[in-house]
Amino acid sequence: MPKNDNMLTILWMLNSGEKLTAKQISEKLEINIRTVYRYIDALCASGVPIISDTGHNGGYSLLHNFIKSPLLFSIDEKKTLLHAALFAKEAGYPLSEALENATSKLKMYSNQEQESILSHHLAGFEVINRRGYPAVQPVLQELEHAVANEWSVEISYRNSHEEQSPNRVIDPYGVVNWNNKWYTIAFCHLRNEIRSFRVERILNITRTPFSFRRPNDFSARTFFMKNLLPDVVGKSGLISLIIGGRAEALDDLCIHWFLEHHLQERTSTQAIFLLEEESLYTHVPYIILPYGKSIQVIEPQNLKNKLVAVASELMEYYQV
Amino acid sequence: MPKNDNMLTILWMLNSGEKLTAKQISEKLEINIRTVYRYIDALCASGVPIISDTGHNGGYSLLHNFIKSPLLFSIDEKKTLLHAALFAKEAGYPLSEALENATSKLKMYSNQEQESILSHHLAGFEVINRRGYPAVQPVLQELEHAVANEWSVEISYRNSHEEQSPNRVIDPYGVVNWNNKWYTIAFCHLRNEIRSFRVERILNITRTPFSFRRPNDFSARTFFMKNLLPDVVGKSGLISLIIGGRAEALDDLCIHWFLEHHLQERTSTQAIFLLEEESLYTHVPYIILPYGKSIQVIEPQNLKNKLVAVASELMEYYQV
DNA sequence: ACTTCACTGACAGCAGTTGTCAGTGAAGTT
DNA sequence: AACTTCACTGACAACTGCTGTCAGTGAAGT
Repeated sequence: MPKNDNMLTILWMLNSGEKLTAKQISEKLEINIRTVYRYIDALCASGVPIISDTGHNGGYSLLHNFIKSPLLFSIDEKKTLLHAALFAKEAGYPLSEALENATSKLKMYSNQEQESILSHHLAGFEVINRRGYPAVQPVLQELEHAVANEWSVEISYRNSHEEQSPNRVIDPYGVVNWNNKWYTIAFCHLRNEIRSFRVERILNITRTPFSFRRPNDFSARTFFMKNLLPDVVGKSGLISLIIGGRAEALDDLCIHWFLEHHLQERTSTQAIFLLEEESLYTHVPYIILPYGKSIQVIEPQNLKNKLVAVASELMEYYQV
Repeated sequence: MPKNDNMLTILWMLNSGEKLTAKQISEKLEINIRTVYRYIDALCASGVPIISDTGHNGGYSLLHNFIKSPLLFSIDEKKTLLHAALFAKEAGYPLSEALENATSKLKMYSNQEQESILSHHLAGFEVINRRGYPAVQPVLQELEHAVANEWSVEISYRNSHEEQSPNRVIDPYGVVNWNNKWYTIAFCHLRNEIRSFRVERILNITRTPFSFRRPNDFSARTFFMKNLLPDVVGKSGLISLIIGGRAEALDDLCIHWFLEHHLQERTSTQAIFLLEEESLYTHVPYIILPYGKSIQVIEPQNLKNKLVAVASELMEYYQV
């Protein structure tokens, strides 16, 4: 059935309104161009009004672009969508109601057999996350709306210094779920720059009558990641950190959100990272401490010294 | 394409609402009855809800709702499904191909206007997780299959003691994604008990010709959670742990997967947990250490002593 | 004159489809 | 309890139709 699938795909591609050459199609579907011609022929033969233009700027296009045929999902596709819904639900996805509606529709349109297969596949599949902050949902909903409709909102934000800062108007460019925590990336009219806000620290949110335009090329993901983990490639003065220890402890260390990004090499007994000096001596000690004696720092000596200092400070701190 | 034509004809015939036997169809289309069964199968596989009844007055018919109204999603429902797919994708969901197909179908079935609304809603929504173990995907796929079809599989598992233990046959009861890590819950024929396995430690997996029956009332989620966080409610001898400190540090502490489960009370300056003595003195110190001086232990004194001991040990450990 | 692009025919090799046969199991009927 | 009807499965040989390759035509624009 690759044939049928591909023919349908061509239909969809054309249905989007784009004009496509046979070559483009053949490359996208990884089939011979000859085969594309054959498919197009077959589609025409079954009544699809495909227009073909030869010469420069030629290609195929559809006469009137909607094809109405019922939306059909194969069992596998249904299964994956239902599984995906579990992930969203566990992550505290704010629009749980609409999601619930969608999934129940998906489940309805099946016969007994498909249903039993589905339930089999669903029964053994679980997603479990920590509960997180339940109060966050209404704020997230509001934010999601604001992002999609480009409405500015006014929020009161509890920032790190504990002082309740004044209300601020922000233009939310995006909502990000990072490591199971919710953030919003927004242009802040108080500070006049793009910043990221932790959603659970938003104490209050209200719509404003103002709207904004998000820059077309803005990507919340890119901004967030750049902010979190500035690119280190090509930087000089990087120090290599070598950690030894039990394989499982190293495994765990290597998927730490921060260290993972700096991993250079991994053998069964060692992990080598490349880090900037500053973060190496400020953040890393606190990442390493909880692993106790299941890992050891092999290099650099300075980090060992720093660890001794940190441990000794903590000892004092709790001695009182 | 007699095949496609004939399949469509069957759809048409059924869509009239009539009930038809395979024999009737085969005679009308002048094809072998075996081929009819194959076509029906193919239609089911691509999501058409065909109902089949055996015995007298049996035959094929279409799910009633299906004829009346095809599967239609509101724009919100589409949006949530697409958002959900992002979560799955970022979590390293193994059946990414089928998911991709499903989401592209969802995107296709909208007109220009809906499409632009959708793309707006999608542009500002991002899910970002750590990358995790890329090698895990084929194993997960195999496991998911085995779970759904109740096939026993043989695995080689690298367990904590580093020794490569002998291959074992397991009956996978479920696949669990916990805190962005993949586990499988399975009956282990080597140890004769239900256990959980970390998927990235499965070095090799092969199907066996054996199958099993999962107990009907078994829930992978329940087993996993019981295993991870035994119920403490009603237990005696619990000790209360009181932590003070900066609100944001406390927030973070309160969503730690282990402590979250034992949280009793939270004020803006304190968090109170109720814990068993053992875990309080073994696990908790290592959870608290990385917070450094941003939090402090208010009670019990014994934990402070333990922290001093742990810190001093680590100091020594890194002094060499 | 040149490039781009749709389109055709022929053909060998191959993949998918078909019919045939033999048999299982479920739901009614006699 | 035997019988009928009907869906459904697996295996297999024969065969159909599909695919990629090559070589070449014609139309439209630069």
